[in-house]
Amino acid sequence: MAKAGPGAKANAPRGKRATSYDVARLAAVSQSAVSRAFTPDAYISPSMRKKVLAAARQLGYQPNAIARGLTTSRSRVVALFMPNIGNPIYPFVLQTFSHRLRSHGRQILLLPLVENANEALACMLQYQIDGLVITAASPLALSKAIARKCLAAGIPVVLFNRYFADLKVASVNCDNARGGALAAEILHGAGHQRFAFIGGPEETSTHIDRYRGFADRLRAFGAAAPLIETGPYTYDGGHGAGMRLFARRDRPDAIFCANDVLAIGALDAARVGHGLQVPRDVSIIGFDGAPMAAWAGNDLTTIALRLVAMVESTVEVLLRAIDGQRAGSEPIRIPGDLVIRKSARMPGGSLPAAST
Amino acid sequence: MAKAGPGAKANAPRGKRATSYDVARLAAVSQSAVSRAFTPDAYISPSMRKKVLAAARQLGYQPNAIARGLTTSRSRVVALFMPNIGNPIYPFVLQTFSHRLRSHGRQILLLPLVENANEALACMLQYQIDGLVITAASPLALSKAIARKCLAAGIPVVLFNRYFADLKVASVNCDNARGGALAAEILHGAGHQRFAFIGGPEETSTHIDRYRGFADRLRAFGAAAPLIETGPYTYDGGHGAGMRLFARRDRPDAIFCANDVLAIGALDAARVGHGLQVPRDVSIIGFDGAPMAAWAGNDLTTIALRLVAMVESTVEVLLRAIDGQRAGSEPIRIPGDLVIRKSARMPGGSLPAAST
DNA sequence: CTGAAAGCGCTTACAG
DNA sequence: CTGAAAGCGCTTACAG
Repeated sequence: MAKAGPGAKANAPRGKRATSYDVARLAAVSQSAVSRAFTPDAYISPSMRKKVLAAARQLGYQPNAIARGLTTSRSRVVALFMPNIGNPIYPFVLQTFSHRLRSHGRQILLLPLVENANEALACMLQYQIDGLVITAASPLALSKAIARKCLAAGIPVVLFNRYFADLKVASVNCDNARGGALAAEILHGAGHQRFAFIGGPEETSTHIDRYRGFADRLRAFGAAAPLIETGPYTYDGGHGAGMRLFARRDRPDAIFCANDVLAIGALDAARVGHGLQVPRDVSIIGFDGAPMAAWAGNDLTTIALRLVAMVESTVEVLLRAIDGQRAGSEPIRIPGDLVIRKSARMPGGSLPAAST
Repeated sequence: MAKAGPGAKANAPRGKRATSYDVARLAAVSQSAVSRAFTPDAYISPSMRKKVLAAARQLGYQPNAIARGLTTSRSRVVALFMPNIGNPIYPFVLQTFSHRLRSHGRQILLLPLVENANEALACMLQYQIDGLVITAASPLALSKAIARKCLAAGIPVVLFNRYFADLKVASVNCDNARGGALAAEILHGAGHQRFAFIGGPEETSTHIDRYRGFADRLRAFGAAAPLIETGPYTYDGGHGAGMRLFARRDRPDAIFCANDVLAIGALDAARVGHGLQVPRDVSIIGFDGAPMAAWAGNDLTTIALRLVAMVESTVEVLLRAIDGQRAGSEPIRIPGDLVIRKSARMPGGSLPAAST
């Protein structure tokens, strides 16, 4: 098999691991007993279990999850489709998923950047994945196709901070519309007049809901409709949108951005690109609670996701679905938290200390 | 088994997947033939393979990787231990690993934040992991213990951008010492006098080599030894170190930072914390090539890792080891690339345009 | 509560 | 090149 070159050892020494039979022999019990000793809630006496575990420890025995998977047709592995890991909140999301799933005895298989849904499905089927978490809806068609195929194959799916308007899939979200409304309240309350929204890909639910919450609340205040610029959810997207907005004669004095990376791009477009002072000349509010929003050079007012709560809720919904309970497809919404920094004027408040 | 509440379906419908026997029956061939059709390099005629693949497509058959793993005792899964995903170059590293490994038919299992090496080993053994990539040496003792145990269990290990002085493990690194020397050449050549180094945890090989390259070259120039401040490899670490350095009477006018996040913290300590102009009052050079080094608000001169080349080399070394070839334990070194931006004066160059 | 036995879905010598 | 058969290391009814 291993077409190794000359001098190669045919197979690395893998030290012949102990099996349940080895443990059974040493403990002088049946192999079934060994299996039961490692199965929580199995019918086995405490003394038997103790004896088996002692022998297992002696041999360094670990049950083979592959063999178990073959008989149970459950791998105890959850797949994560996270092509948006470039958004700086996602490394933390990934870590948190990994940690929480582990505490439930689950491992994470990271789905690669597939070209089409069939590749993703093939991977999930081959490895008998128990469930899937999707954290990106972009490109929308791909994420949706993956979700659809998995569901059809009986693999539970939960969406993290996004949902599909026309496909019933369980999801856990930030209350994005509420966050957008909050941004409108602050910016309008601080006396701003010319509003703008910098968004991401227009078909994503985060873009839609954050915009809708913002625009609806502005309308309720009787304010003019916000200007809109969109781009990819990246620094360059925000920077480009900011440059275009600030070049206008009627340049906005208050910008709400669909996420923090966009907002930091817009901040730099204001300060570095156009020599504006923030928030004297323009207030900027982001969304997400990315680590760099807190950096002194940005000092970005933002609406932070409750990431830990969102991950925990996602894991809960997913594990319940894996256990066979139907998951509701109505999006679960968890509020976001306003984090006040120096990039936006606040209602009633004096202008915060300068922070060019 | 599934202790589901009332109303729960005992088991989600998983639609009874087709097996190799089903395909064999439909194609009117033996089950062995089906297996061979899905094995590259197997002894099988083209016509037979074609017949089998047609039947397989008709049934939506995918070979069950779990069952294959049981017979071959190879899972085709590689584990990644990446607790330093908070460093903003690692999301890209993770994506690149995922993509490259997939092109070799391998999947990634993400190792959770384990408490001790035994947990990590248990996970690797249970899932019959073929190999391990470690991207963090902090805490050093943990990474080293994990590597040692895996190697002892016959699981190949490759370190990404770090190595252990006292444990022979294959590794792929940036030429960190060379990068440090390059920073010294630039800062000294630009006419700076009072040098400082902001580092990470002192036992990490990146800290050591980057410092050593920097300090050795400065010494060769006859310059005074650099001040040193260290902290965790984070923005706050760099910011704190910068604040301390700039508060000194003999504050440095040239700082080399062991990575970009540290450098951005130092930049903000200079500009926001101490009202200094960069690079008029102080030049700052980072290391890594993190995305935010390119942001207009930072505009950080840095030494960028060739991440794609490093990942490819790591994958190559690992797969070779999995195939049974002994991997050399001498660190492989790949050069870094100087990326000139505006945070440091350049030798002979005029002072770049202001960029407060 | 325990053990003997079947079976999960593959791969791989072994014959032909 | 192809097929029959053993075996990978478990779990889980089925008897006792």
